[in-house]
Amino acid sequence: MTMTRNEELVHAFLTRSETPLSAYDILDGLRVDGIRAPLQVYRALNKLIDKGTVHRIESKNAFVACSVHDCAGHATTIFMLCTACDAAEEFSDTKLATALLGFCDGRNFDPARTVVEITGLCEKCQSPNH
Amino acid sequence: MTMTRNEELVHAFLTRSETPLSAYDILDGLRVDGIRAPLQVYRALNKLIDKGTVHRIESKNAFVACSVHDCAGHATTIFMLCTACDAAEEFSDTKLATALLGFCDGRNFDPARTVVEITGLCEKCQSPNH
DNA sequence: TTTGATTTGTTATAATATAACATAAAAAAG
DNA sequence: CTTTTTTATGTTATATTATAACAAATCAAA
Repeated sequence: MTMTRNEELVHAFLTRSETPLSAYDILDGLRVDGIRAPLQVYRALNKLIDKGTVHRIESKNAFVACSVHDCAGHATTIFMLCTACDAAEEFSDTKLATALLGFCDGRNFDPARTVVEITGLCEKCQSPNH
Repeated sequence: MTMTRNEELVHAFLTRSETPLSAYDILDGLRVDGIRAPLQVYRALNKLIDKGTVHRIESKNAFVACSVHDCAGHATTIFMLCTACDAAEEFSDTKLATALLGFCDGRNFDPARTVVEITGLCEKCQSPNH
């Protein structure tokens, strides 16, 4: 999928980041590359989200580059968000996706988008040392 | 659970509403009752969320009164959000909660809070008439 | 009945996101 | 080609969502 210059910049910046970033984090980081206004960032983000190469973390108003191959094909993306190290790990679980679909089916709900965000402590941050 | 005056006002206003409301919707609706500043609303909302009688819809930055009895006891609340009528229906599904727990367990993630928000079309709004 | 904690009110400001409009670049049609 | 249309960009202004900081009032309990 072809990207415009601003999309490239935003996507690359997110890919470099260890943690989800706010739109304004991205703006600040890309000023050196000539990005000057929030809209430049938000426009790129929205395009990238449409393409499925960036995800929005709803419970943080933040954004991450997609780390799952061919993520757009899967209906449901799951995030585990660590409150200690701020890491966001992305998963694409077929079983869970199926369970969610069945849940909707049983209630005659026609799902378009499903957000699953689990906040807690990642494996690393559970151990007291380090 | 005892509520302060502002908490009562905010909770009652949310309970009356058919749809999720933003903090500023609530503020506007309660000016007649003497609520004047965003903080009065946000403070009440945060307390009510802690008590489990109000939920935040993360994908909408909006709030709803809890409609599930003894919701605080259940780990996971699921929302179905209709894009047509804006309704938010709340569910508490043990199977899905267990599946999510298992998912965390398998990945050594210690979950504190889980957000499940399914956006789409509710039963009513799928039929072309009405 | 005063100490300490919680709640409230208020002003100001921070953080997140979009509207509206002008311009430019790219792609498609003729 | 070159005109037309679409898509992308830049810019200013503004809307929306949320919290900081501080003063005053109320409530609980010691």
